Amino acid sequence: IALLSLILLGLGKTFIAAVVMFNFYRWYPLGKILFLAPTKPLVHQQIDSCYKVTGISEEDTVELTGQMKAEQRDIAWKQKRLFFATPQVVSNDLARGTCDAKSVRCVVIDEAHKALGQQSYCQVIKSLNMSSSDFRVLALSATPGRDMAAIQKVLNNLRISKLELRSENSLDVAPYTQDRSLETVVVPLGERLNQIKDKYLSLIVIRDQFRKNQAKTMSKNTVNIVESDFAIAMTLYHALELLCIHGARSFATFLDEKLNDKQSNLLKSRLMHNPSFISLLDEVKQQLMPIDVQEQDPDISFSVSIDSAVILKSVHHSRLNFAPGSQVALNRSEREQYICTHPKMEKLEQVVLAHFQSCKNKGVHTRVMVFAEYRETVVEICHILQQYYPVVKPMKFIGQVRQGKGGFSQKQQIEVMKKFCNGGYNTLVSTCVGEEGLDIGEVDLIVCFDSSSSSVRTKQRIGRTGRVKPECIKLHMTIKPKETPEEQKPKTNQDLRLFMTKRSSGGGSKCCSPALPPDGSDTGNSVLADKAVSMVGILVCRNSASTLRVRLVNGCTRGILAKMCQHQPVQRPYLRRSMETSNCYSTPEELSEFWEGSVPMFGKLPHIDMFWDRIQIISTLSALPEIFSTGEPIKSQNRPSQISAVCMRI
DNA sequence: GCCATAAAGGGTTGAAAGAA
DNA sequence: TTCTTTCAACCCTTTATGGC
Repeated sequence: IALLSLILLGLGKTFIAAVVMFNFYRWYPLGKILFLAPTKPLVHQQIDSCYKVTGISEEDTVELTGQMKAEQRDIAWKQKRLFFATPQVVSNDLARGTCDAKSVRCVVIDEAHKALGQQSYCQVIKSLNMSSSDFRVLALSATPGRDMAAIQKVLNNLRISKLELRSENSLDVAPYTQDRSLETVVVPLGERLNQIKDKYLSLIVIRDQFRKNQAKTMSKNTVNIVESDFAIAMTLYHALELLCIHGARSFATFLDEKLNDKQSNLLKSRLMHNPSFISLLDEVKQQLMPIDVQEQDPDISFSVSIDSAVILKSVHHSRLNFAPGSQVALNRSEREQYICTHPKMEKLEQVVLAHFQSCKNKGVHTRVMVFAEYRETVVEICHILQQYYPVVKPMKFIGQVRQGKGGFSQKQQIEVMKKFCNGGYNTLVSTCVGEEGLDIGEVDLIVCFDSSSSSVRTKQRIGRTGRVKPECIKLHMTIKPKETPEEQKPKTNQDLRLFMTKRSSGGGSKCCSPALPPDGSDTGNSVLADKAVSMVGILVCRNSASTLRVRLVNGCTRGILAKMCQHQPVQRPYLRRSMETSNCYSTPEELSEFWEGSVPMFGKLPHIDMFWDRIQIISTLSALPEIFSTGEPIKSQNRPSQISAVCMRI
């Protein structure tokens, strides 16, 4: 019914999608084929690829995004056959009834790992399933999820029945992959940042000690004040992290914003009355070169001020003909104009310049991508690298508007991407917006300026290179040894690989989604029931969050069981939040049905014995795959957004 | 084109629940 | 009683849609 294809980045997901769509286009002359991608640039990109690969008539294809008016889309749904669209649009049009679900024969889903929660991908598949089962799904992703639970959710949401996995080690793929090397550069924090860090940390430590010694003797009012201090401490800790990982500029800007935030009155009043804090912040801010996040206009190759240009010019002369082995860092007076707020910046300069120098010596054209988490870091890196124009032609690549702060519209993003591909820029400095999907051509050096904690993000970043040329390099910059995601979570990665291999090795007979009936089963529950026999004893319980929970009887929740059997009223309601904001929670009607008409009072649990003979398992929907796929007890309580009560009779 | 809104992802913490 | 796990509330990022 549905296939999830997990393919190494750069191995031709686009090509596969185009060929599959072309086949369905030929096989079903009256059928409709959908290609869904999470962003408009990706949708646009796929159309171009499809034309190039298959030569499908442009008359039959259309690009559908929210930019096209609903009336125009209605006409397109009637006249066209191939639809390249964002999932939100398709979801909306299915709901409005203008998209005829029964005529859809194939749905190709790009970046399928996004099919989580209430995302539009899930809504589209759900809507199509309700109207018709006569369509096929091809889901494509190089990074299906951060862990097994996330992957399983994607499989469930897209109703995947078969999985194809190809990695760089797969026999049929290995001959066509390029060598990739990942190098980790460890950059110590440095004296200056360590000083700031130590001073700053001492403020938090002093506060902590104060609480520890005096909290027990405090009045209620005073305790409240202390509690709010904890909230402040969280903010302060976040700032500390910014200082260590992203540098002094992110640190200072974050705190500056907090101090000017109308909602952070408490924080403001506390910090503003702390002379040590104010003097430290002033000290840091004085050391920073003012940069304007808004200044760069993608329509202008380089919008540097005249003053800057003069400095740049002098720098260029010393840089343009640098000899092998020459010092690449700026001298002291030059650096004062471009003070680096983190030692990694200096290392970045060296790495990028050395790369361009090496390529210049070889006489080859090269391009570089630098990834950073925050926009400010991106802007700062651009400023640092702009000194070396035209050897380095940097451009920032960021997402759309944020509250009160400018960004690049998607039109501007496409513009920047084109210029990068055409050679207008040779270095792209990007936030996570540049991580997914976009075909940026040949890039020989990837620098991950900060350590992304998400393995999906890291893979996407690394996947931006090594598509065409061999011997490409990826650099992972970190302040601590062993901080690469590969080193951090080796077991997790192995588990994921095993999990996916198990799923894919079952061929077509293996049912990945529990929503689909297993082969040879009349009800779809028998296979699950076999496994469930050894698990009788699962019971419903609750915790502080007052949501339905599942636990094994053995070794846990004895107290809860005792309470339920004694009809003890439970202090908190089932549903923590009201229904108006989310459909993730069980509605009163669903609960009523769940308890077969015995409407549970808020604050009470029904007697478990009333149902024990009929109900063996009461689970959250997302927990079931974990039970039945691994046989392991449920390790964790599920998040409330995933709560969906399911009753299985066996 | 701008802005508000809602959705998704990632992370952290302390508090509270539960296990040992 | 102590330790571990989970969760709400914050932090941050991104996107698309729809109204003006």
